[in-house]
Amino acid sequence: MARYKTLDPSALPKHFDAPAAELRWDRFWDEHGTYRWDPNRPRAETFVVDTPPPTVSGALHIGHVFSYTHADVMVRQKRMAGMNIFYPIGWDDNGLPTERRVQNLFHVRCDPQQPYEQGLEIEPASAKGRKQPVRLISRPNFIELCERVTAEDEQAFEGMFRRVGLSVDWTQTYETIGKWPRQLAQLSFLDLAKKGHLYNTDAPTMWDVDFQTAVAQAETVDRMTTGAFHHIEFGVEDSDRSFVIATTRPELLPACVGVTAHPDDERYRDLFGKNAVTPLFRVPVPIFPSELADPEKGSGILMVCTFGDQTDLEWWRAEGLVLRQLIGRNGRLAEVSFGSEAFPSADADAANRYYAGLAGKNVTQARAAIVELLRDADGGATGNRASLQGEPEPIEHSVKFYEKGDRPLELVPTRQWFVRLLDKKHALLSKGAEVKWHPEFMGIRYRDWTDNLSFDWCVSRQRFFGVPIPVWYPLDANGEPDHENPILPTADRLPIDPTTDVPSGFDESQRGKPGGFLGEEDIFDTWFTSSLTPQIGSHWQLDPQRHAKLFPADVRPQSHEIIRTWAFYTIAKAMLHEDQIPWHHVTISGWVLDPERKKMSKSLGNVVIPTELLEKFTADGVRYWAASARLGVDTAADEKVFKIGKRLQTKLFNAAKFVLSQSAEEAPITHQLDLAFLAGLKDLVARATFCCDEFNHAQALQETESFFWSHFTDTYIELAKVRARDEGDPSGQGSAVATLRLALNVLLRLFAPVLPYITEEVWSWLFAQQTGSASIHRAAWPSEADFADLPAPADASSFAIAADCWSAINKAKADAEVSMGREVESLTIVARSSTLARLAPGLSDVLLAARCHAHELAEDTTLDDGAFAIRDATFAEKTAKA
RNA sequence: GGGCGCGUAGCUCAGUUGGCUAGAGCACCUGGUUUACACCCAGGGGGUCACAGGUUCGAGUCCUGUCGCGCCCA
Repeated sequence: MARYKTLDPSALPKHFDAPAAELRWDRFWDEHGTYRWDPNRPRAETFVVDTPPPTVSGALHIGHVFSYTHADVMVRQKRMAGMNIFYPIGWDDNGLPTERRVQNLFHVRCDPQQPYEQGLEIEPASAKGRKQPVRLISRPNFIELCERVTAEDEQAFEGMFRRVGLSVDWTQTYETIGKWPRQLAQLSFLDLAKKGHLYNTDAPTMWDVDFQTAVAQAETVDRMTTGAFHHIEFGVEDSDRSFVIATTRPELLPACVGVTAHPDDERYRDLFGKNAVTPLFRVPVPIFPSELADPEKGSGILMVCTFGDQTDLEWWRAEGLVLRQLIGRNGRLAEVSFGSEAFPSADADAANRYYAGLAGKNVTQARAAIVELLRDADGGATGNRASLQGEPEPIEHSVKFYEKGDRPLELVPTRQWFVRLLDKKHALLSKGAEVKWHPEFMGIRYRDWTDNLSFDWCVSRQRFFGVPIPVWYPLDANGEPDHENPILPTADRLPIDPTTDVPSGFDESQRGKPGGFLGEEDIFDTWFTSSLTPQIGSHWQLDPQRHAKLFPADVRPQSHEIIRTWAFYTIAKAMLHEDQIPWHHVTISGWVLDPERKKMSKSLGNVVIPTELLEKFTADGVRYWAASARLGVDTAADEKVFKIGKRLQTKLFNAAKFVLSQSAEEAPITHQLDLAFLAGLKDLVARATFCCDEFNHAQALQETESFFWSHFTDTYIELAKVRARDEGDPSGQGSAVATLRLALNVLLRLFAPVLPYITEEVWSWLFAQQTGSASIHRAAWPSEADFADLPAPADASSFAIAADCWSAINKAKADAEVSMGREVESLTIVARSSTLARLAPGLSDVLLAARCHAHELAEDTTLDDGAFAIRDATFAEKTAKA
């Protein structure tokens, strides 16, 4: 029999140096390809993760650490369970956040009219520089700056993710603006076009006047906003009658195209079918009934404009009203001429005079100006009376904004590309139901969103840093583009940029010329590319074999605020392209709240910076916090929890040092206390594995932690400690040391997904060599196999009984206010005889742990089964310590 | 207005399909340096499980209603 190889504890540092270990192991994992995907193993052994590509221009946020750690814990467990992990990561760099950052950082704006300046170097603007007028630069120069900024931002993100210990395969990274994702996005466009899911049309679209781009329904938010009801008197054509409408948007009065009230509203019934006359501009507009008009709201009668809100759009469509577009793309009131066909007026001169003061103003300015005009008695709709009735009445109402925008969205008719989705709600719902959502109720969010979808997906954006929409339009003899017959590139040419590339059959000289072509200038909605992350990973259309191995993915981890965007669009794309679901499972992480349980936001100034936490509590400590939160549950970034993680790391370090420094002749595990303890550990393994299979990693952690602390370190180690050092009892000693090692080995592996650093560190001391598995993260997840050679204990409860008995002695010591280490001269252990019988296998260890020299056993049938009492304890004098 | 989630110890949270006296950590109190660990150990106090009904032999758990908080969508 050989002796166990042991560790010299004095060779180890007193404390675990986490920062050094983090650097060391990161390098080790990188060099050893520990997290590399093996393309040669079959699909059945592969576990594919579709990770969120974070917006790199955003700030590093504790929310990233939180949800990415959830994913990583899951992945690490699956890897240990034998799966070949495909775990890529991407950076979402295109889109508005980057553009905005570049604009602010360099104090520039993109102006496509500007010529490209070769080798243009721009430094970040100083405070002084910011006071200068903004510098206009060409589109290619602007994009160069975007690329420069994102390259830096990606470094920061990668650094943080590595620091957190994500077991990402860093050879499988991509950028959503990179060549092959760009190629895939354009391939996606061609495929959708071929299948008839795309169209472009000139129609009222939600428009952000600051960013000057169209936005999709999914990117809008309702914000409670202070407004005011303005009561404005309208006249009725060929009549003395008048009525008062209430509106929050008086500046749109010149764009009024109709008036409506509820069909049952007695007050206005007689007006239906007649024309109203607007004040100031004297425009005749039809009065029609509509169920959508709320008699309770305002005066019950209201004006319909081009376009005040979504309902105006509905009325415009349903009633076939005329279009009087006033708000331009820049958010200012356009020049219009009353008395023209589009803007008729009973008094065009007066109308134009009034409007002259409004043209060119933005919405806020125009509103103030028109309120003043409405106070003018001359402009009144009826006789000599100001049409504004009373003062505007302040109200709070919800207004649609672009989620990143500062001013309300306007509905502006523009030509946009759409993906047809409204006709596919049913199919989208059934695809969503095929996916398993964790927690389950998050699937309801998807269902509700899909149910309530009211626009097709607008995928074109009038921006610069993004994937170009790969189309050209033929120009007719007059140089007018034919939008109905766009020219598409062939797939083999992708990726292309239609503003610089030329459609086949044309040459560059024909760009913009009659009979020539025009390149589309718009780019895609970022989600158009991001919705392809499973296909980006699998190289859809580029590598069919790889695609077959990696698509659909197994799991999509994400947070719940992007169910309606990322999850929804990804499901839509997988369905439209291949009639598939993109992944089998979705796991949804909750919000990270501040320590006061408030939502974090920049404006509240309560954002927690992850790097500081990583410094303070180590990666394992931060991961512990994230991993202890169940999926879907909003979780406070509470220092108390980070501390527990750090403490657990320290405890593991110390316990491992002790266990691995115990020496003995190798021997089988035969002692009943050891077998009974290990039976409990075997149970734990089964429960933890079950939890992981159910995506409940938080519970697996909790059970493991609780077992580790209370059963292993506080109890088993203490009970077995003396025997483990008893050279006079080789089989008992060997059994104890073997048990300590087996338990540590198993517990380390159970903790490894959550605490990758400390477990790897400890593993490297002896187990790596002993097992032949260089990294714990490539070692097998614990299972029954770890206990296969062990006989069953005669009584599995004997460990708990021994622990209870020891506890009773400890209580006697605590009551006597002596230390736990105090020697006991003698005591009497009292219990039922059946309890005493069950104590027998562990009694000697209990007495040794309690430092008890002499004892008696006594029966007491009044005690409960399993209960102990300690009587007649006499303690030795406190020995002076040398 | 509709949907979803939550409400358990001072704080942060567990609590499977209903089943012993409702748990953990932190905080608090008492005691203890014991050659793995004071980032530790032992012991202790602390709960009308939001409220009101109901089903059941039995409800923190299931049903109905009410109140409060949060989120999503109108």
